[in-house]
Amino acid sequence: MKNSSNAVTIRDVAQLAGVSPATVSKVLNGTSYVSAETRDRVQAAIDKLNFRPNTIARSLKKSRTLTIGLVTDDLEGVFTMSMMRGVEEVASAQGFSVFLCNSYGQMAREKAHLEVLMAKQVEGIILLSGYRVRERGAPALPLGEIPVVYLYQYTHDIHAPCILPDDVGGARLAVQQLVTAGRRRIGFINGPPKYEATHHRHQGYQEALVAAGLAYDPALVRTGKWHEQSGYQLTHDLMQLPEPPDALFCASDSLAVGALDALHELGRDVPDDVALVGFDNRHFAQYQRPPLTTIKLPLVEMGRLAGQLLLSAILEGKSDHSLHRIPCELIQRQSCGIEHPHNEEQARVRQ
Amino acid sequence: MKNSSNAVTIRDVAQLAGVSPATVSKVLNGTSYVSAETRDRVQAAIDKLNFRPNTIARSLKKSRTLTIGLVTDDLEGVFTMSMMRGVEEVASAQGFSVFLCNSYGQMAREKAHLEVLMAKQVEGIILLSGYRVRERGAPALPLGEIPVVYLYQYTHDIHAPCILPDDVGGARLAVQQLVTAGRRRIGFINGPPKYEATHHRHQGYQEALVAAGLAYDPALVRTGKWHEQSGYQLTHDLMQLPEPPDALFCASDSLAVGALDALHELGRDVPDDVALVGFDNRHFAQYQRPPLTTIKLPLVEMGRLAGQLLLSAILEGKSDHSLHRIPCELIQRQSCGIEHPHNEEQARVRQ
DNA sequence: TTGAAAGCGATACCAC
DNA sequence: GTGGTATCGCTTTCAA
Repeated sequence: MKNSSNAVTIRDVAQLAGVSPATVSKVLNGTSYVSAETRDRVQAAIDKLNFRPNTIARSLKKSRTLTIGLVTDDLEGVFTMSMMRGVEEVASAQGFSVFLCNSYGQMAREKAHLEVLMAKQVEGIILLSGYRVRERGAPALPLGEIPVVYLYQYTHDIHAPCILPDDVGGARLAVQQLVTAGRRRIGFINGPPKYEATHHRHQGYQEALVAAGLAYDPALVRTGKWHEQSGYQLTHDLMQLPEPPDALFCASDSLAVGALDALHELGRDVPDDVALVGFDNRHFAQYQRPPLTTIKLPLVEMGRLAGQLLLSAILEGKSDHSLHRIPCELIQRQSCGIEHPHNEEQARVRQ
Repeated sequence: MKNSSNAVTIRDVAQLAGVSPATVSKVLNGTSYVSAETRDRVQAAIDKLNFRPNTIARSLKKSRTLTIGLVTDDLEGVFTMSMMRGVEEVASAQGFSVFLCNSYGQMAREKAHLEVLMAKQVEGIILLSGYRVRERGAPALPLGEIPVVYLYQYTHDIHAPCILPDDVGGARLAVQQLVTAGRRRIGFINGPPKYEATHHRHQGYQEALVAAGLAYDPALVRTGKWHEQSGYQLTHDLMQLPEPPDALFCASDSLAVGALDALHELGRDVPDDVALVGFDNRHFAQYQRPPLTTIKLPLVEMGRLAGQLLLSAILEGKSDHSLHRIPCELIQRQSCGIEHPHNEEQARVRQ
């Protein structure tokens, strides 16, 4: 059975151009001198037949698929797409394309996908988590010699680079901003302890307080889920304190939205009574009332680095198994109580 | 250069098992009788060497890649992932795998991706939009004979099946629910007119009113963007009417969240003063105060149908270029003012 | 400067 | 039942 979508092969081109397949291959790959004249004749034949070289055959011969696999566990896909964008950017610049699979968090599916990816001879694999950062085990399938990068998650089980946001620095940025806004009692609404990000953001919170000469008061810290409801409840909780906070740092934008809701209900003005900073820079943050100041996760940058590390492992055999922390960025909006954002030189955390 | 990740070939297996490559191929594909004894010996060799057949070589020989391409334009990825899940479900059941690419809405990227997909000899392509339904033109690249399905968008430019949610029916469901809750002045907050979904949801709104014997009053209808801010403003707008609505149907959950915000601000109880129904069943809907009744987009089902249509085109040559509308589902929560959701038999709209 | 021919790894036809 | 062998489409020495 002929390939229906593109039956024209290098032989057809060769025949039409009156040369051998070898010559056609040479003009295709620029791999050997071909006289300008024959080159033109071949090119004309290629154009006329609308010939597209069969990647499958080429891959088989060259043992190069120019393909990398991306396995995510992200049900919603919110974070995945941004990171994939970064990966694709550097991959396509090198002629590689990216194969995305979703394990939906199930190891069995991850294994099945890795199986397929290996069978399809991808040249490298990025294991990506769309969840908030946490540690994970080895790949569901032994990957042999093939380069692997962990993106938005980390592992101690295998030697592979891990790429993470600098959550500590991000949290520090957030709290610094609230300090700059003149706040002194800064509450912290955090996510579930089982996420690494939770601990790092807590650490950044503490560090920034200390750096500002403020006392760390555990009474101002609450832990819950990541979602709106949790933010709502914990804010009510904090605001009932004898000395309620004059600012709130929320470890996710969803939490911050819940907090906003509670503060509105309590009749507290944001940012005048209580300033607010979120985390993640989700799409909806800009549409809150007031628009939410938040910490942007460097998702695209993380994806880029993942792509770079993977490609340099594939192309140059460079191995790396260090932990990379990418700086977060403050997105200045109105909820934090600072009037004139110095957009030109937006604060950034370094390493 | 040998393939580093999996240097073991069918010949190695054959040698170890003391048979010919042809025999190994037969046990691999179950394509001819092989005695139980040799079959076991071969299997043992396969296991021992951890042999995985090279898909590339197989594809070349069989002109079958068992791969389909999915090209989305969805920046956020929220809807894409759910639809892809449905596609993958039916694809993997038939041994196919799915290659996801993102054009980020740029035709140039779409073209580049289609180019790669064609070169990789995918057997079919799904053009998916993560945006809300609207018409689109032909693929950025002529796809020749290869089967195509439009998912969550439609086209009149080429002969291909289109799969869409039944927005009219979904809207009808929403309004019916509000009618059932005893509401008589039902406002409608809609999205931008450039989306097809906007018109269909408007139509469903009207139909349900008429069916309930209620007058359609254009004064109760507002059009804006899809986001929270728009919902907030338009709700304020509607509530200033001399006779404000006692219920609001919002064409997206984001709009509904903005509406909720405005209603809280106005001191109107939801659902007692104003009942509320959203659309999309976004993740955050369940965490609103009160939890948001909404219309679930049948994303996974849409993906499944897309997969089925594509596979039957690939496998059985069945061609189809009809428009498929998949029923939406009412997700009963507290914002609509009906106390005891009859979960057992949740309302569904048909065709 | 061009071409003949071997081979990438697997499949499948046709003998035995 | 099992095995030799041509072949899928392309690349790549090596000779001419």
